[in-house]
Parts: sequence; structure tokens; C-alpha cells
Amino acid sequence: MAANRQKEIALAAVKLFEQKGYHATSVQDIADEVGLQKGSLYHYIHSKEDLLLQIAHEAITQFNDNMQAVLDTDLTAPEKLVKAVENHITMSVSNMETTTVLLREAFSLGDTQHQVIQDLTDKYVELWTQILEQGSRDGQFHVEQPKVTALAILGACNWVYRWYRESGQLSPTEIARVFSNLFLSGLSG
Amino acid sequence: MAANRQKEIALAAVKLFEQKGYHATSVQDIADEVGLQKGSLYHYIHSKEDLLLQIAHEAITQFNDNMQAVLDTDLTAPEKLVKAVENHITMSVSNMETTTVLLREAFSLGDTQHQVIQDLTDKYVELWTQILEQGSRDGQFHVEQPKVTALAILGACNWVYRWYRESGQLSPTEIARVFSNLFLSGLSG
Amino acid sequence: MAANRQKEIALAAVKLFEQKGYHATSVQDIADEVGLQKGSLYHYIHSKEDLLLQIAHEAITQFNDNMQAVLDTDLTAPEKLVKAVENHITMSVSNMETTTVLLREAFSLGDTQHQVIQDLTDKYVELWTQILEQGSRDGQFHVEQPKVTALAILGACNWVYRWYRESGQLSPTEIARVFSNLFLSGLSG
Amino acid sequence: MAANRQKEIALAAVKLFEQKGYHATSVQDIADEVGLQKGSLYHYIHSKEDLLLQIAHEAITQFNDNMQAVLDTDLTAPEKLVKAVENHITMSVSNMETTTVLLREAFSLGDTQHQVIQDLTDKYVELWTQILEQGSRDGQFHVEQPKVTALAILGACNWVYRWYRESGQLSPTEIARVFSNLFLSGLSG
DNA sequence: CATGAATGAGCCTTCATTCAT
DNA sequence: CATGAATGAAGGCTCATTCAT
Repeated sequence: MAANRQKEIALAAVKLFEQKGYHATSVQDIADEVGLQKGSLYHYIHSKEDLLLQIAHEAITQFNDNMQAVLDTDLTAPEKLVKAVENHITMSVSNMETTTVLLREAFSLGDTQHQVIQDLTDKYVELWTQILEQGSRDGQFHVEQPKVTALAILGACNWVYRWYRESGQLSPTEIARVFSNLFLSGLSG
Repeated sequence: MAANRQKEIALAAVKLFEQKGYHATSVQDIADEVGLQKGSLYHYIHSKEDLLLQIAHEAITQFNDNMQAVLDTDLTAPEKLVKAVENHITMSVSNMETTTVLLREAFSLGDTQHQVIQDLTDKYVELWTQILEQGSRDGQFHVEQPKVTALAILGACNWVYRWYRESGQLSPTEIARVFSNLFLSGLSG
Repeated sequence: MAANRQKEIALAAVKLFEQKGYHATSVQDIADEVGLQKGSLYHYIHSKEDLLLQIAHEAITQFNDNMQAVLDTDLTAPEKLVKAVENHITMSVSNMETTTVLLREAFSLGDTQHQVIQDLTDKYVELWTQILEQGSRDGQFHVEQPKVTALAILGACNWVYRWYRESGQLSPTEIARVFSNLFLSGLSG
Repeated sequence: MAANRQKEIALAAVKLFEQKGYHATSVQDIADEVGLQKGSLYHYIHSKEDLLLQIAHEAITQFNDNMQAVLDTDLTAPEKLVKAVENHITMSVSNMETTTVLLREAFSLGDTQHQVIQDLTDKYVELWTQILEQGSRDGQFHVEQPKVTALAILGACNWVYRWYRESGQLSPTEIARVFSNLFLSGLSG
């Protein structure tokens, strides 16, 4: 019943938001995609903006949950970092549309709603930072600026949605390994 | 002739596009900002989209030019990388509005116009890649995947506009050094 | 059958029409008020407009019935007038919501339906006029224009719903006496 | 230029609001009436509601101004009352559409905007009350409840828009005289 | 060069009503 | 009797762009 349609609508929205962007996607477009009248959509959504918020919220929450799971293990910091990078890139790529909407379109939210996403994003950065801090405590990482370093690593990972193509030579896992190597050993290593 | 006005309009547009986003900025907003009437703007611009294109074009061109200048030196690859990172971050930060518009709003361009920016962006990636390849050739870098590695580094740098605040603890130069250290020596270094 | 439900719905509608106005009240609002779904309402009503018509019809009918009852007595004209004024004001105030809907919202009816109410309203005016004519015949009133005079008196009474507040100093009965005095003796009296 | 169109639009709106009611009048209707596109109207108005507010505001202001002018004379209270009644009815009738919109549609305004009109209306009642109070002080009126009495008189006058027809037998001035007689001398007088 | 009136397409959203289940 | 999904028309409003003056 409703739940199916709701999912269907969210999927249609993600697809269109990714393809055309949030602003260039009309409610009509979404309705057409699911085979409903424009007005009928409003049985399932509060507003177009709310649809975007839900999509972005679910996406960033999943990133956060996955990251928390990594932190909850008793792996070493380098192991956690490798895992985190792999998780992030794998998730990004296998939910490319959602990730793109999260990273590219969330800014289109109104201030209040955008802040919700921003807060969760800040949390995500914080989790990455914790790995670096653990590594620093354990003497395995030399990090003077864990926060900024985390932002560098996360930035690299978040940029993947901008250039990854399925047709590329490397699999997500391979890309993750290249990234991990870079972060762990550097170019000179 | 009124090259001044044209510049003034572009500056107003950059400011507004950065603050509110391209779609949320109306031509009226821009006109208000420069003290003209909406209609009068069209003596100076072809269209709102064209304005965005020009802004993005100028921005990416400047990044490219700067990068080319680095490549044209006879510094070693590590030295070039350090320079490139510093240039990129310094430029990003000192032209924050423009950089934000380039990186966040260019997608709002129509396909044809977006491709213009995309091509220049691809070129930019290529230039970064060349540094890595030089380092590889010279035996100073261990890079198996120069293109992907370049994308990692560039991604990290391009993400800066998302979190940099003037009120932060580190100056752009210091941030650049943290980044360079990470890329050259890695966390374990 | 569900005459209860029908009454309940009418009461909900009156309340909402009075509070928000007919147009600003949605069928959903009414459904919410009675704890049904929008669609279920239509087992009890023909249309939103019909609901309004019924409310207004019942209201004006009650005014008319009450007035007829006064006319059917063998009171003198002045006595009848006093009684009519008191009845009208008392009824207005004790059914404030209904009266408000009748007097303020009936115009929202379509032409045909509005005419139904208008005819009953004209009848009501006619009944008031009869009192004045009786008084004129009996030599107790000096009225040259019974119809217009009736409209003056009725206007004064119909306006009460606009300003009466329960928190006011005068009771409906007291207000009615002030009104009657004015109509019978005038300011100079 | 603008001023003409603005007036023209206001006139069209008044006409349509009176004929069909505020809610039943669409912006399209108004645009059609003045021969403009729907969107073009917004060069001249802020919103449909604002249009209504302006109309109502101008109407009640004119009533107030006229009343104030009467109060500023040094006529006796009865003379002032006669003048006030005549002014009110004459104005009502000669600006029937505007008066109708003021008295029938102002409730459609949002709370804030409605309050603006309500405040001015309260002021109007106050001015009528002052006449009665003057008459009371001067010993020409016997009024125990000047406020309620004023509301009775004003109610009678405000009701005129509901029944007056140009085709009727009495001119506005004659109607005013019937009303004044009633208020001054009463039916028994 | 500047204006501002006008366009016309499009946008998001609401809503009374119907109907299969 | 009750639901709630679906409709489809309409509504108010915004906006990039054009053009006569």
C-alpha cells in the first residue's frame, strides 16, 4: 500500500534529482515518473522540499551508521581507516544517485532543513576525526591536525561521486585501496 | 565600453549565487545589487545562465592557469605538488565566492554550457595527474594509479570550500601544509 | 439511520465555518473534527455547499418560525416589536455560530442555492414589516415607510453578531431592551 | 502610467469581489478584466489579499474621515446624527461595490490584515458613540447605553448595502431621512 | 544607456469529489 | 459504513526575457 508508493516516489525523486538537479525537477516530472497525477503525489509527501530532506537524511544517516559500526569494532586505527574508506566509497558508488543528491542538492534545502543535514554531516566528520585521534594516541599515526586531516580524507572520498563511472577501469574496492594507500603511506611511501 | 558595469554585475552575481544559490537568485536580485532595473541588466548580459557560465569559466581558467604555471617550472615533483596544493587552497579561500559558485553551481548550467566547464575541469585533473606522473618517472613518488590518485588529492582540495571558515584556527597556508604532508608522507609517515 | 452523525457533521461544519469561514474550511477539516475520513463524509452529505445550505436554511427558518409565532399572538404592535427584537437577539446570541454562518457565509452559495436563502430572508423582512403595518393601522406607530423602517430595525439586529461578546457588560436581554427603546421612543424620547 | 493601471486594477477587483466574492474571484479574473496577463498584475499589486486590504482600507478610511468632519462642526448632536446618517448612507450607496467589499469580504483577510480594518472599524463606532455622548451631555438625547445604541444605529446603516437597489422607490437621501426619524423620534414619535 | 511594463510559461500546492475495496 | 488512493482542475505567484519609449 502506501509504503510501496512512498518508496517508489522517493526512488523516482532521487533519480530525477540526480539527473536534472532538484530545482530543474518539477513535481510534475516526479508524478510522471511514477504514473500519478501531480496532485496525487501529495498523499505521500508533504512537499517537494520534504522529499529532498528525507532522501538526504536517509543517505547521511546511512553513512553515519556505517561509520559508527566501524568505530565500534576493536580494529587498529589504520585498519579502521581502511575499512572506513572502503565503506564510504562502496556505499557512494552503489547508491550513486542518492549520494549525489545528498552531496550536491542538500544546499537547496531551506535554512532550517539544511541545518538538519549539516548537523549530521558534522557528526560524520567527527567520526572520521576519532579514527585519526585513536591512531595518534596509539602512536600509529602522525597527525598534528586530526580535524583538518579528516576533512582532507573525507573530501577526497566525497569527491568520488563527481568522477566515478561504472565504465572506469577500477572497481570501487580498488579505488578505495588506492585512496587508503595514499592516506596511510603518502606518495613518497 | 561599460566594462566596469559588466564586472560589477558579475561580482554581484557571484556574491548572490554564493549566498543563495543560482536558482534562488533572481535577475531582480542582481539588478537590485548593482542598482539597475531588471531590464537594464540585459544591456550587459545575455542571460542569467550566461552570467553563471562566465563566472565559472573565469574561475576554472584561473585554476588551470595557475596550475600550468607550476608545471612550467623546473621544480621537482614533490615541490610542484606542494606548490599546487598551496596555490589551489589559497586561491579557493581568497576567492571563496567564485570557487563556491564554480564547484557548487556549475551543474545548473545547461548541458552544452556545462560541458564547457567540464572540459576545463578535466584539463585541470590532467594537469594534477602530470605532476604525479613526473614524480613517478623521477622515482620520487610511488603511484600506481596517477589519475585516481590525482582525483583523490584534488577532491580533498576541492572540498575545502565546504568547510573553511575565516574564523578557523588554521590559515590557508597552514591548511595547505597539513594537506601536503598527508599526501606526501601519509598518516603513518 | 445515522441521523446522529449527520447532526454531528453539521455542528462541526457550523463551528468551522464560523471560525475560519466557509472557503477557508476544507472538507478535510470537517472530517477531522468528527473523526472521519474525508471520503466517509460523503455518506452523509451531498457536497460541502449543500452543508452550508442546510445550515443557513435551518437558521433562517428558525428565525422565521419564531417571528411567525410572535405575529400569531394578539399582542399590540409595540409589544410584538419588543418581543421580536428580544427573540431575534436572544436567538442570535445563543446560536452565535449558526447565525454568523447564515449572515456572513450564505453569499458563498451558488446562485440557485443562495436564492433559497434569499427568499426566506425576504420573507423574514416581510414579517417584520407586518408588525409595523399593524402598528400603523392601530395608530400606535407613525411609520411612513414600513418596509424601509423594518429594514432599519432588522439591520440593527442583524449587526449584533458582529460585535456581541459574552464578556460584554450587557446581557442579550438588556441589549434587546436598549434596542427596543431606541426603536420605540427614539433618542429624543 | 502606473497610477492609472493601479486604479484600474483596484476598480476591476472591487467590481469582481462585489459580484462574485473575494474567494470566488481569481487573479485570472481580475487580469482578464483589465486586459492583462495574470503575471503582469503583479507589477501593480503585492498579492490578491493586499488588493483586498487596500480596497477595504480606503473604504473604511473614507467613512472615518467623513464622520470626523461631521464631528468637527459645531452642529448640535441631533443635527450631527442626521448628517452622519445621511453621509453614511449616501456614501454606501454611491460606492456600493466598495462598501459591499468592505462589509462583506474583509473577513477573508488574514488575521493581521483583518485587524487593521477592525481597528479602523472600531474607531468608526467610537465616533458615532461620541455624537450620542454629546447629545446626552447637552440633554438632547436620552441614552443610557451610548455604545450599544451607536452599534444599533450603525448596524441599521451598515445593513443598507444588503438590500438597497437603485430601482427602489426611495432615494438614498430619503432613506436617510426615514432612518434619522426612526432614531430621533422612534416609532411612537 | 535605462526604464518598466508586459509577457507567458511554469511552479508548487490545495481541494472537493469519486470510487474500488 | 468506512477507507484512502486517485483525480483533475484550479489557484496564487514567480521569473527570465523582451521591447517600445
